[in-house]
Amino acid sequence: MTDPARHASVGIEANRGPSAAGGDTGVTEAVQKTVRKRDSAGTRARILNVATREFANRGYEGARTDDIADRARINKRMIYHYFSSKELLYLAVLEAAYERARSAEQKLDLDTLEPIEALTRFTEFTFDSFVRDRTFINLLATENRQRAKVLKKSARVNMMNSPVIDAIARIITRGHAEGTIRDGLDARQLWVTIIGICYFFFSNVYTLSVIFDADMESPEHIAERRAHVVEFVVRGVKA
Amino acid sequence: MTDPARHASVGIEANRGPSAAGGDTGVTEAVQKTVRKRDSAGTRARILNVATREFANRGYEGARTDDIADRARINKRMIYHYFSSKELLYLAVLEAAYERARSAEQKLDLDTLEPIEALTRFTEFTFDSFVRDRTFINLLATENRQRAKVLKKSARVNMMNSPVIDAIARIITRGHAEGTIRDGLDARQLWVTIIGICYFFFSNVYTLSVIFDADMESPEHIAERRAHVVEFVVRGVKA
Amino acid sequence: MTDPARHASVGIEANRGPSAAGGDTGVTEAVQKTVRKRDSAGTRARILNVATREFANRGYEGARTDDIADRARINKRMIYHYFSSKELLYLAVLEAAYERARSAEQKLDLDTLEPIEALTRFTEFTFDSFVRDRTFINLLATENRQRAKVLKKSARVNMMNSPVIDAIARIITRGHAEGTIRDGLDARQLWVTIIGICYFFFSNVYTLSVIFDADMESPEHIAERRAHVVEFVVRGVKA
Amino acid sequence: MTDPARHASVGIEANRGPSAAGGDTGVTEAVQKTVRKRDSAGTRARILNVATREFANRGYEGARTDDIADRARINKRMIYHYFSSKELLYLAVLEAAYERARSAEQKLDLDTLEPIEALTRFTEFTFDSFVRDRTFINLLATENRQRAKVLKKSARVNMMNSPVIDAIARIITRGHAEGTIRDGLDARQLWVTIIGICYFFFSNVYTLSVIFDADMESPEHIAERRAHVVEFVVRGVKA
DNA sequence: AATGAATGAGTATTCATTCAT
DNA sequence: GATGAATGAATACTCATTCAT
Repeated sequence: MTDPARHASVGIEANRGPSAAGGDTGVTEAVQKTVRKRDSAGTRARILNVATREFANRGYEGARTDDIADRARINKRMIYHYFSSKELLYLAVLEAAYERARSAEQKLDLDTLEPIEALTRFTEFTFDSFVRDRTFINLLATENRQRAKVLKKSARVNMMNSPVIDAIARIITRGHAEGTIRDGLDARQLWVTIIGICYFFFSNVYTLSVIFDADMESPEHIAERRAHVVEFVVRGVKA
Repeated sequence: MTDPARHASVGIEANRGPSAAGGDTGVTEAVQKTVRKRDSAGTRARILNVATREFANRGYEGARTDDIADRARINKRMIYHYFSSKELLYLAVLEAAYERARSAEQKLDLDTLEPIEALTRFTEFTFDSFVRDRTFINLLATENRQRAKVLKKSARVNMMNSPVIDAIARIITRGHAEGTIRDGLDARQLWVTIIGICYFFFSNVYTLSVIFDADMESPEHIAERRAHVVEFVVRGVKA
Repeated sequence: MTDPARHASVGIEANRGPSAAGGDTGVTEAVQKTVRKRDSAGTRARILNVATREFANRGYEGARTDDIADRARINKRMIYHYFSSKELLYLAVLEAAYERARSAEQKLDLDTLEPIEALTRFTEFTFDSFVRDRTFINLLATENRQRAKVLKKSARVNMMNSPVIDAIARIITRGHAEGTIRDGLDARQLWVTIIGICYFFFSNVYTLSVIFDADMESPEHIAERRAHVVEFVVRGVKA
Repeated sequence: MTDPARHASVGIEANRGPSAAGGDTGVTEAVQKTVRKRDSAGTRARILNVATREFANRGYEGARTDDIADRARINKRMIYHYFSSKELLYLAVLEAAYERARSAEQKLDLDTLEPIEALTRFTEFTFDSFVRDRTFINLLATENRQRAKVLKKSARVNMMNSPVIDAIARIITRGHAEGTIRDGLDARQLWVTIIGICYFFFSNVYTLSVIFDADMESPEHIAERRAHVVEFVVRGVKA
């Protein structure tokens, strides 16, 4: 609560969040080592980062509060101090993940692009975001398994996704006006479709690798998939 | 081991497997009540049915062997008698699910339809199968969370999906020859795309319901989604 | 109950009992394979052989009735048919082991040897019997851990050891008469001492190997130990 | 972690360890009652004491973690908190037992006695230590039944026994020089022999009692045995 | 703010034994 | 005589959470 420089770094850390498919999030935990003791925001952020990784990799039930405490190098009691319970920690993780996804989407600036190009860009962006980091996919898989039991309790996530859907709606309207985008397209449906085409390959990459007896995570398979997806979406929306 | 009538009923039960999105499978457990005692195949099938439901609804870690035993109305020890361990029981469940999916696909008779019609039919079939039963989706979510750790051990699942992919390849060839299907389509990619477009909506129906603040499982939403998906796929493949 | 040839082989099998320090007893189980079915004595003997091995290698608590049944290639129910319970099976194993030990000792013919030579012979015999087979040592370790709870119930083992002690008493008397054996030796004490000097090395060969960081079961270590033991006993009894 | 008085008492408790042949160790568990709660070293020591008793009396497989927890009046979870697993707890018990045995031997001061007297003293000490407490014998029996599987993992026990063997070596040298001890004695062999002569009577006291139909633990039998053993060892080593 | 000891309900798995054929 | 299915009590170990400092 005293050193502003430290606060700054914490802020960045909190923003970045976990990345990398399933490995280490590469977050700045180690950097904190020297300072510590009575670093409220830092401790909270460190817990949240580690918890994100653990919940994503092991699911809600599989994640262990003990492990989270150990890996965040904090006392287990602190989890309860900052988040009250495992479930509320998990909810904070979910909300942060949605928040990260939304803020990333908003940097896309789709309105400045031609309609087809804008949708291409959005598709590629979605696909590439899953290449970089499957944390969000994993969290959603866990949350849907428990029928959004926890997410339902969130007051913050509701409607968070609308900005990008609004953007897609504007693209459709523009494209329709200029005759490049076909009739009968609903923004929400299109959003679900684009996300879904990208999503399934990554959410199921391990079982697909088994049934196709190949490493679907290899750069070649990913590149092939990416090209197919983009082409398919463009065909699907063209007038 | 002597009464063929009993065997027949068991066979049917074993074939049917669990259905219904997330609730009770309504399988013939109750019917067995009268027979029971020393009904080896029946006991095994009952365990497998209940286990399918439990693993699908609660995930691998969340499923309890105690609950499975109770709900199958067998002694817990029997699980180990027939399946050796929770993991091998789960593997048996996975294999049976793949087997059911494959044998359902094979009844489609896609080769007798016009190419576009055949792909429409396959898309509708895939979509509708998820409407009826999300067991398989849930099992796949669980299995991908653990990086197909268990499925990898299966000697049976490998390449099980090829028949339908071969059928899609034949459709593409036919459509290409007659000029109704576009160039550059790979059967496997198309299979992943069609499954994926259908899949995502159902695998994430609970979180989508929260963020859209609507019951996406309602008949209206499902019908709307179905129409969009079919139209999108047709557009995506047309010449 | 019909083929006398088969019976003969069974008798031999029952006599031989298990051998080899900790490995397979090398008994004739495989030979039985062809005949079988309704071979009462053979089944009983096979159970007893396998049980001896299992109890010796794993202790009373560690031995599994399932394993015994599997390895004897009989139905588990047969154990109860022939022996009533795990405990009574174990008692039968113990009694058979004592019986084997006793009948082996009786072949020594110590009365025909010079006193010192006779005790040397008995010491070597005892030592060598442990080299060949530690089954008896292991059974005794298990039984003493449970304070002879089971052996106490035996009506047969009581005083079984006296023949050899009588023999030792006669040796002492003879040696005393001719002046080769010292005064003050009690046959029973001497018996315990000779057995004990041989026994400890073998009963504790694994922990001794750890604390001496050497394989005490190697031929060299055994030979060195044997020489020391024999020399020590001779010195200990000489006039 | 602040009160040195508590620490001191814990230290003493940890030193004493369990005693008494097979009954209760009578350790200071009751004394702790008043202090308790958040007494880390005390809890650990109490677990170790009770575990020593249980493993000695029931063997590794026979000992129950539940019982150990109950009798140490701690929560079962604490066993895992302090020792990680039943096996590592058992290893800690073994190491502590070896440590106690070694430190007891070192108080013998054999170098100040005449050679024969020193060996007499060592023999009596060994014999008497078994009269007082058969814990170590029981632990060794258990550990040898599992072929020192656990002890092998110890980094501490290796060569722990050398001090006393060195002392015996010095005795032999001295006795040889002054002509009281015979030729050809190896210190390690002699150590095994002396321990062994004492050990067998106690390790097998229950089965010996059955076959001799007498209570070999009675003072008379023990005294008779002690005299025989000492005499035998002296005869065995004399020049 | 931070720590580490302590807890009770639970979790997969095992085991000797009995039942029905 | 022989079989394999079925059982209930238990066994080592785990987990989210709270207490005392």
